Amino acid sequence: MSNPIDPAYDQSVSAIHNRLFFRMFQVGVTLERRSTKEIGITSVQWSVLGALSRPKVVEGMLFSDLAEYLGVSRQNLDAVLKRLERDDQVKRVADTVDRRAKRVVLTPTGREFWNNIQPKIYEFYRQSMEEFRFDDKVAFVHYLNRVRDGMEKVDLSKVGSPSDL
Amino acid sequence: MSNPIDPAYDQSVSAIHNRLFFRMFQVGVTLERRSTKEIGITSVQWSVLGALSRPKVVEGMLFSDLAEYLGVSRQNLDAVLKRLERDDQVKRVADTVDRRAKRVVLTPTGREFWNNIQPKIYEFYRQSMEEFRFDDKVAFVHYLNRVRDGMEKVDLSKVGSPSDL
DNA sequence: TATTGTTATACTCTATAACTATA
DNA sequence: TATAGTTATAGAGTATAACAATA
Repeated sequence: MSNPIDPAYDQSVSAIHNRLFFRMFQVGVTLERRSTKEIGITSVQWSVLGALSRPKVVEGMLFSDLAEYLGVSRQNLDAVLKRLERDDQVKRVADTVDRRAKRVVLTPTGREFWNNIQPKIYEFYRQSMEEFRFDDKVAFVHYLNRVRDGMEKVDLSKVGSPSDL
Repeated sequence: MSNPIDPAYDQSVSAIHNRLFFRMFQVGVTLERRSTKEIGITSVQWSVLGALSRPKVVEGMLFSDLAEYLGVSRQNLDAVLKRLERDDQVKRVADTVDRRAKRVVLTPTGREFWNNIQPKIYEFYRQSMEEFRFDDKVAFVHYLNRVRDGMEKVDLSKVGSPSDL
């Protein structure tokens, strides 16, 4: 994709990359700050409750599947779940098949809480996306998927200090 | 934009919104996790150094301007800067005009560190964006700007609990 | 009186290593 | 031996309120 005979092209690519990643950072920070403020829970908690509230997981999710789904480590998910358990939003139950495994499920309190904040979430989304047409939303989702996959695959083990280049 | 006589349309909008915000969350988490691992600094530190390394701010940035530029609170920027000062990457100097104000500048160590990690950052960006054409990158930046502006403007003060609706 | 930056405090999230119980 | 989950610990980021110095 790059054009080795046009240094100006490389410069404009670098410039757009800088802007792009700075904006991704800002969107992450803003999402965290605004959702915590307006909805009342952190974005990690919100994504856990959202994952567990889906119709297809009424019986809960395996701890390890949930960690992978959210993209967080087992240890950190454990910490997040401890706080949600303290607030009686989720609970862990032993899996009947694999006795090592645990299933994470919403408590009735957690489900009620989730239902109660739906109007706020709906409005948060609606107001945030007011300037998007439907097609733009679809394209945006694809871009987000693509860059996430891209970042997961990054391997810099062959990139050393500048003197190596 | 919404169509009040077609509930199926509203459902598909809700579905895409759910997907969209979950993906934004995942991209934020992934950016934080992967950049910390591969580059060696957190995304907040990286954005501070990036902001201060721009040619137009060789004389540093006002503390308050930096906080606004990054979208973080003054108190939290203070904490981030304390860690960067501890590592001798930035320093705060009194402003000559307004004696209340401080300018934040890169130290020589900080500038050298920033220059040294450029190859890694360049490669991180390049590998992450491998599947994007130039035009898609431009469109993606615009989407990110738009949703950030949208989230900043959200006001849920008129949205109560479900019983109010 | 308002603004700039700082301090204090508490909470949340994250990374890493070591551990247990079970497979 | 490998996997699922947990514990322990340290560090980093964030929200809120209160404060001093200067405008």
